[in-house]
Amino acid sequence: MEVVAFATFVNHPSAIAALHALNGVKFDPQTGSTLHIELARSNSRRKNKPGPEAYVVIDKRSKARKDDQGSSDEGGDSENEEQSEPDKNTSTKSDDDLDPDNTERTENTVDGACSTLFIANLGPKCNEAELKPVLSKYPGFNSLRVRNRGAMPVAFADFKEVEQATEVMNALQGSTLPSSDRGGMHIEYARSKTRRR
DNA sequence: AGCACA
Repeated sequence: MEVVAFATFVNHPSAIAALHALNGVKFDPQTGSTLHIELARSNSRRKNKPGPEAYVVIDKRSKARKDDQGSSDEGGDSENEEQSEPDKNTSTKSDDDLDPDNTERTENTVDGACSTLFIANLGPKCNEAELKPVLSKYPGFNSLRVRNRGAMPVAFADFKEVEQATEVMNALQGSTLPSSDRGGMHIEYARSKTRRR
């Protein structure tokens, strides 16, 4: 089954950067599925975004490419289209809108993304020796630190670029290790004090 | 849900 997603970024350059970074990435090692990314047509002309935050809409309908362009409704699929427009406050300025011309804020403004990953839901006996070979296979790998204080271990994996961290997160999200006993590992971007204005 | 080292 295929899934189609629409991702909106703060500005156009950010979307281009994400496109180049993630296009063709093998996100499911099991099946070898790769990401196919292109610019959405309806957005290519937009110059201004309603909100400062990025958002993603996932359309769970399968991408049935069997010449059914005429049929407007797929039977049995109780999916409604909730496309775009998270907020209709085009005229209402949010109080934290302190940077109107933020066209150069292309950096890591996308939802707290950073080059360090926080890895949780590891097995009790998981350690650096087990994790490092897995993570170091991926490009841009910098360092790994496993913290085992008390309950379950958590790990921090740092990569050179945010895009590389993102690829690893997508590739390994939910995957299990030999030591896993509580299901697949849970990976997020690491929190840092210097994020979120 | 669980976020450390510099």
